[in-house]
Amino acid sequence: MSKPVTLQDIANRLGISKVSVSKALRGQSDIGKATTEKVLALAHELGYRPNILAQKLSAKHTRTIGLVVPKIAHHFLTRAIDAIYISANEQNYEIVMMVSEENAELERKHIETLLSMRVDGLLVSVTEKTTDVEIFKYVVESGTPLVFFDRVIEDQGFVCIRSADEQGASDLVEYAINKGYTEFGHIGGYEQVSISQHRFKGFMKALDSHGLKPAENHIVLGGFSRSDGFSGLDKLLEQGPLPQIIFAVTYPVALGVLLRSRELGIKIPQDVDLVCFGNSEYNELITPSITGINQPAAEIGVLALSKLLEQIDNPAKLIENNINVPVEINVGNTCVGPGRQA
Amino acid sequence: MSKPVTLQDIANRLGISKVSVSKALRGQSDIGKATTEKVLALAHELGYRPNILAQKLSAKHTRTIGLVVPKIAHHFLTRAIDAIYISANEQNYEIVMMVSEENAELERKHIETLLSMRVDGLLVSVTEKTTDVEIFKYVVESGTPLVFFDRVIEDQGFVCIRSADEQGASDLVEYAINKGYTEFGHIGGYEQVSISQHRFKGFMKALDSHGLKPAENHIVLGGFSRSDGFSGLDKLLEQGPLPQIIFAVTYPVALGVLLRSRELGIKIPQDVDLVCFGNSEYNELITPSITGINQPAAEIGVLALSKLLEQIDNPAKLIENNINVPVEINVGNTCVGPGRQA
DNA sequence: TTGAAAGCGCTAACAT
DNA sequence: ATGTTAGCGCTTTCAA
Repeated sequence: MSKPVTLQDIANRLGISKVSVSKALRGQSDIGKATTEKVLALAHELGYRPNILAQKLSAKHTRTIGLVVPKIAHHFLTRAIDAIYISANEQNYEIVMMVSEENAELERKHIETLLSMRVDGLLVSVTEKTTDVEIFKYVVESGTPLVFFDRVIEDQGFVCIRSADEQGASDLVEYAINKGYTEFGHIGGYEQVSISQHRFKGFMKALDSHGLKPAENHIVLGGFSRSDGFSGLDKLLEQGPLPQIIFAVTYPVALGVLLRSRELGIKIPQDVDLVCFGNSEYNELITPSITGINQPAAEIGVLALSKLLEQIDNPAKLIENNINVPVEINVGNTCVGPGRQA
Repeated sequence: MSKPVTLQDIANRLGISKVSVSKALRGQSDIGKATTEKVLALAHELGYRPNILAQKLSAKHTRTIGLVVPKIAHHFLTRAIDAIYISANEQNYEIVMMVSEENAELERKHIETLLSMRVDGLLVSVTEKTTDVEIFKYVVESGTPLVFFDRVIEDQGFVCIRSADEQGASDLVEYAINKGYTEFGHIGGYEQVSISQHRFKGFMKALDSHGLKPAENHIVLGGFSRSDGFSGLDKLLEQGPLPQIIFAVTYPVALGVLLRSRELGIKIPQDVDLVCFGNSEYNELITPSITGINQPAAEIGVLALSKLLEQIDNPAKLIENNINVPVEINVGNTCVGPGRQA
């Protein structure tokens, strides 16, 4: 309604200069006590509220971090975002989040907007489709600190924080091998996404170290969502008898497998067993609960932020490029051994 | 690293004024074609990026909406937020979200910060503990449009968008009555929160219209989370024999009941049955899946935003104060009738 | 202790 | 078609 009160308004009323008002409001020492008090009182009375845009414009930094994520309604991201917000708040940083909707073009646009907002740094989890690295190179070259988390861009010199996908997958498969399984299948994600690659690598590594090898027709690819698990199981069935146990690239994919198996009357864990990378807060309520991997979402989010702030505070300092946060197995009621009884 | 390029930089290089550059960049008609092209080319070459802070400072509005939510990792909010972001993006509005962490003091602080950022409007879902309405009154008085969604503040003249809690609860209980249940229990949420009140009211209304009445020892209160369902069931058990069916105020509360009942060897739906307000994407995977209410989170979020934008575009126009978005029953494997077989 | 001047980067209004 | 002036609201610098 009415225009916001400005420093000048207060200054006029008090018959002093706006500079003095500014100083008083910020509690600077080079201003009289009496003046300070008058200013404070009037500012309160008038409901003065500093214009943050103006403050930021005249400051060198904005104490704002840009956050770009592919979506929000996603078990991992949701928790990571929550933790990032809380941690940023504690450190007096503002977060401006933008959602790329798994759209690389929009992602690029958002990043440009955030640069235009003069954010002090950028936290990014890329879309499933991001292949063009140019904008990110540009960000770094132009001097804006950048940290990727979860969905990262590897081997290009960026700072990347993520779960230890390879180790986790390997541990999980190792766990299954120790339960006695020998015939493994895999429903993988998008081939070009690093997550898919690492999890597959861990899968193969564990098998290899035990002299095992998956049959070719037991490896299928897809995406990361429930429907991909659904169709993944169908593909496996088309290609012949099922393996003893399926390693799904994500938790939603495992759920898809579970749902489809129910429809088809295939029993888990009796007819085929299942493990996956990931978990959910509902897992213990699901029958059978799925044996999988807990990803420390909050930890990864907070770590990414802290690495970013480190870079902001000390641009010269070199930061370790790749941090893989260890994950752990969450034992459920799948992967119970080939002598099947749940 | 290097300072960002400004209009003045481009102007200097071209030997023209920065105003001309500004005009050219924005494609205004009162500028020469040749000049425009030169400017565009150089801007591109230098990687010019407008300073949004400066743009907003000199503009009357910021095309920014402040969004305040109690948390992000929450089934309903997560989906609402996602939808709000997408819709805002389509309409060329920026969202600045802040998380109050269910802390009324922090909520207040965030709102003040957003006002300081000169957001064009505010979208708020309040904390469980918000009782002081003063800041919101102030927001409205100072002329910033404000819309509450989901967790709203009622009967104080604010614009509120939410699920039709009373209708939904009533429909659900009606549904249960038609299945043959007569002894109802309720595990409610925080008494002072409007959601709790409405759902309880709907519960009572449906019973009343059938001449039914819950026993006093079948009504217990708590909060909105899984642990509250857990302790809610314990309280009911302490107070005597269970009712035939429990109406839980939220989905997480129902899950708590489910988990606790498993621990205690109480069978659902055989020993006691269960319905709740809410649902989750995992419900069909849970055994038994819970009969509950689907809340149109995305719809509510988008509607709240659109009502806010309406107010922004036309401050004079009066907006309907309370919108209760209809909800519908999601049939699961609880509430199967007192002749129990799942 | 105070304030005038200049500047942050941009846009609107008004000449020329 | 182009430029000058002024102003958005604040902070920094420097002089008084």
